[in-house]
Amino acid sequence: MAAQLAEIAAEVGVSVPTVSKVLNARPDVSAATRKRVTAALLKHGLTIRPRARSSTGLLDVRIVNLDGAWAETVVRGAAASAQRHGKDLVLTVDPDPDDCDGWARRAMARGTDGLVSFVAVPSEDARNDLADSGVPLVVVDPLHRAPDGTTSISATNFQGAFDATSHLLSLGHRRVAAITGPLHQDNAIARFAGFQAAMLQAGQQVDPALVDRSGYGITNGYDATRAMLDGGTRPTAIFAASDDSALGAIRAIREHGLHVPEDISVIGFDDLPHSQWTDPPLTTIRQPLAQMGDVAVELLLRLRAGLAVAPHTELSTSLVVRSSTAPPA
Amino acid sequence: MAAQLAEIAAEVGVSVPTVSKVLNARPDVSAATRKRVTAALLKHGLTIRPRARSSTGLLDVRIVNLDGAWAETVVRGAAASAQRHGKDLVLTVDPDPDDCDGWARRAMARGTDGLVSFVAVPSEDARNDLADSGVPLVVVDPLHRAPDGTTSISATNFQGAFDATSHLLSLGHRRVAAITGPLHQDNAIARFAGFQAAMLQAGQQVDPALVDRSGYGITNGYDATRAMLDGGTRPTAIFAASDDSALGAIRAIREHGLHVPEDISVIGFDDLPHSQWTDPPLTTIRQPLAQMGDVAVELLLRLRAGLAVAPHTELSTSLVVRSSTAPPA
DNA sequence: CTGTTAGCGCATTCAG
DNA sequence: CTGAATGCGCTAACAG
Repeated sequence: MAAQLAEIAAEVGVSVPTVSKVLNARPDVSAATRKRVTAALLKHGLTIRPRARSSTGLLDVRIVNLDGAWAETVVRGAAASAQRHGKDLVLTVDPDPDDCDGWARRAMARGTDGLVSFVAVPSEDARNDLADSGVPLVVVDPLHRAPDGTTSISATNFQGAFDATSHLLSLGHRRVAAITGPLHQDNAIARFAGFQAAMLQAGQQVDPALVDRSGYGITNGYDATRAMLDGGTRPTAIFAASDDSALGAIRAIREHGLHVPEDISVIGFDDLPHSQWTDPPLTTIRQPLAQMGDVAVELLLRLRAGLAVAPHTELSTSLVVRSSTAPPA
Repeated sequence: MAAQLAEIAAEVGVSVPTVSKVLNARPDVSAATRKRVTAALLKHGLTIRPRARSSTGLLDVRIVNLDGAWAETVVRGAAASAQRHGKDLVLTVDPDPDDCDGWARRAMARGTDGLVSFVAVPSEDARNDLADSGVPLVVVDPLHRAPDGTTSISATNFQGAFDATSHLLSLGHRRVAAITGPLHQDNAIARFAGFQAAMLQAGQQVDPALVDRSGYGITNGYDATRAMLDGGTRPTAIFAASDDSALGAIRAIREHGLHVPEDISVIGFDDLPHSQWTDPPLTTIRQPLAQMGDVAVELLLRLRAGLAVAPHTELSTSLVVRSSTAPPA
């Protein structure tokens, strides 16, 4: 298998030094040429060597504008982990949700040691460029199932939602509403599926009038709950797929002259830092947010070191019972 | 004098791009060639341009572990501003509150374009090193009055606290408690001074039993308020120097069987994103947090460009009246 | 003699 | 359309 660089060079139609550059992941090779040479190298059983020398000590993290305390907490965990490993985090709060590729390319050009992308998954072209350059990538809570060859991490969204719903059902609730997240995202889909599975298993119907699919925001929860209360079919409990939407739901219930949890129970999802201080303290599903950031960085460094990692990691959620849930009246 | 690069290139016997590279101090020219080209350039009255590209495009930001939503919101503003200017933010969440100097040195070694330090002020030695290297520094909400030659930014803490207290007084409150921040910090001192000034101006005594100096945290507000309610002297209103401590105060009041604002009014300070969603919605003093981050970056870039900037910038706070304050019973 | 690194010029892009 | 700036692949010199 000890193929000569000259052989490959001739095959692809470039010079020997160019093949050497690609083999060592040096920057001054165009994406097109790199691609062709990489293919030939692989065919001959040679693999791209990770950049031994120039480590900039920089890890790039991208979040999109819209996120709230969720992203901040994960970043905090990632920052602590990076600190431990002597790395610094370059944080990009991207105003353009669709410019994940541009971000990746800029970071690559600067010589980043690795990329952590929140939710967004770079395009196949961009991922290939990253792989060719030996720059590792980890996606946190991917919008869509991460494609083969991508490393990703999330919480057990299905199980968490299942546990939340089971908690309500075990208290005796039967008319349970759901305020899902945006159902074009995998995590929201998984939570909704968990809700439905628990209801099904308990032999309960899901009333379409008691399902809102708008989003994770406070106002989503508020508006959804108002609509349900104004409609004829009042639920005795609400599964909100985020702490924020739970907060909005509680507000709407109060404004309607009802009490939580006496009239309606509410359970959230996330366990944000402030959620134990809401009124009433929120029963919710805890995601290990800081740990997700921490592990994302660990995975990145393992990838960079050429170690094997699982393609997808799921961290366990847990039920945190506080005072916003109770048996129905 | 308008000598063409082509002319010089021919004279020295190199290509036009090579002359261009020397003129712009690019690295990929040999010492020998550079010398000959430089001589020819000077003969034609052209001078080597200073490395405009000695910029890494990186701005370093340091926050300490302890901060909550406050720091996150300021960082968000800074990130947006950096984005607009094509810079990236290197975020360091430092577990060691006293290692500001070490952070500054590491960032300098990496070739940062500028430093934004939250609260902490680097030592005089470190500041001199920065000045010598031409690396600008902006301190956000300095712990102590920033020394000469340092650029800093904060909100109008005194005026904000004065306004908050005046609001309570104008509602008719006389027994007003204060939960100050940690009084070793300038911002907490200024807020406490604003409180005292407003009380003095209204001819009101400040009861030492109604002043707590523990800190800005939720539990600080909670513990302080419990102590006051358990003591003999119940206030009719509380000025909390942060939204978090206000939140803790409200919780303590509720647990004591009293109501906000019917029995006791509470006003906060910050206007964090969640404060409009507390129960009741919190009356507070808004700090333009995102704008502080934004302006910090603007100042940094102006300093870097050699433009004059004010040594200290104060951004205006404003009173936001919601539902946690009302006239006394 | 194989693989790596430096540095130059071609071709292309960019600015006026 | 012209002069300048840059990306990138080559040759050449070098190292093991």
